[in-house]
Amino acid sequence: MSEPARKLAICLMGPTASGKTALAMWLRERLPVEIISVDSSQVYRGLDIGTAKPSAAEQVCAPHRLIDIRDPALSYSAAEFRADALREMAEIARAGRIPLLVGGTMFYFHTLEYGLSSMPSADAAVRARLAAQAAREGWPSLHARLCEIDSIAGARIMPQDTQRIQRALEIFELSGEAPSTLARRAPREPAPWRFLKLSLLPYDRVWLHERIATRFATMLEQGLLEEVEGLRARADLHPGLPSMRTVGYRQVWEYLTGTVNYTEMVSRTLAATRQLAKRQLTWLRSYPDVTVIEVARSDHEEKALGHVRQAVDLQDMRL
RNA sequence: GGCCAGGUAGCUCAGUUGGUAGAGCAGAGGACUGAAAAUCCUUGUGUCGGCGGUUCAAUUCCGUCCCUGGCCA
Repeated sequence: MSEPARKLAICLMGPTASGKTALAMWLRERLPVEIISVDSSQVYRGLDIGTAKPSAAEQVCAPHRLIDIRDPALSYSAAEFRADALREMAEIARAGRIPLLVGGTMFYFHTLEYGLSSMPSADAAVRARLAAQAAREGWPSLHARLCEIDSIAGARIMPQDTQRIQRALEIFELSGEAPSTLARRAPREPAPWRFLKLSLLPYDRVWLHERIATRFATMLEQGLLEEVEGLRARADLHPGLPSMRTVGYRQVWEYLTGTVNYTEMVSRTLAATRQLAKRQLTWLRSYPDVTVIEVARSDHEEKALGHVRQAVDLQDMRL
């Protein structure tokens, strides 16, 4: 039995402020591609300026799928992203075009390509119960419990990593089984696509840091404070939500509350953005089979175009 | 000009009853299975403001000079 030829999808990955959106739109003018956003913050409606979301005008000439699909009072997840992205990719392919996945949420790229083990999804009630328990007994007690029910996960998850302890115990409560057992029994299922992975890599960290700073200054000029003010006016939004923990929004929220002054808010946001870029670069350095494209070089668009054309030609020959 | 308080890691500061010093933040590296722009791990040599003096030994004590902030003229 011969394996059917898998369809081609292009991934355009890179740290924040590396110029992914601009390059994606440039490529779209030259190739039969449709853009899918891979961004855990741009999914939220009303988070526009601070997430560097493509403008309304840009979205008219280059529509981005999976943007503005969720209210900021709710949360989104990697699993939902995978299902949504696979659905959009199939639709694009059916129309005879190629999906161009663009973004900086590396966990989403990874989940899309390699899959997730089948496990219970997040449950707000269980999480609330675990959080209350942690407030009473302290996280070390919950970590100890995790070690009892799952020694493998307990050894791998640090006692301070409260988020992962909570998730692991949540899986146990909902399934009655140890997370590591479930993961072994239900291995990840890779997506049935052929991915051309392009990684936009700034040639110099200092250059990226400067771009981050100027971009944030622009965001402030464009009215980021007013945008967050508007979100804060909503009674159902609070700083604990995933949407409000987004870089920039979290720090501006603190500034508007009066916790920190303006200068402090700016420097904290810039630091948080630099740290985000660093984590994205850590993912990219170890990500399998990526083609690196150095940015801040005049020919980086042409280089990307060349790689995509080559992959598309290969695809056409197979068909 | 006088008095007072400071000058210690990129920043904010702690400390050494004299034996050349350590936190937070920043930075760097790493991890990552339904919150991921999240969460977590590892990582600290710097003329201890300059120059003299006392001492076996000074960043620490003394003198002096420079700089910063405050108060008084």
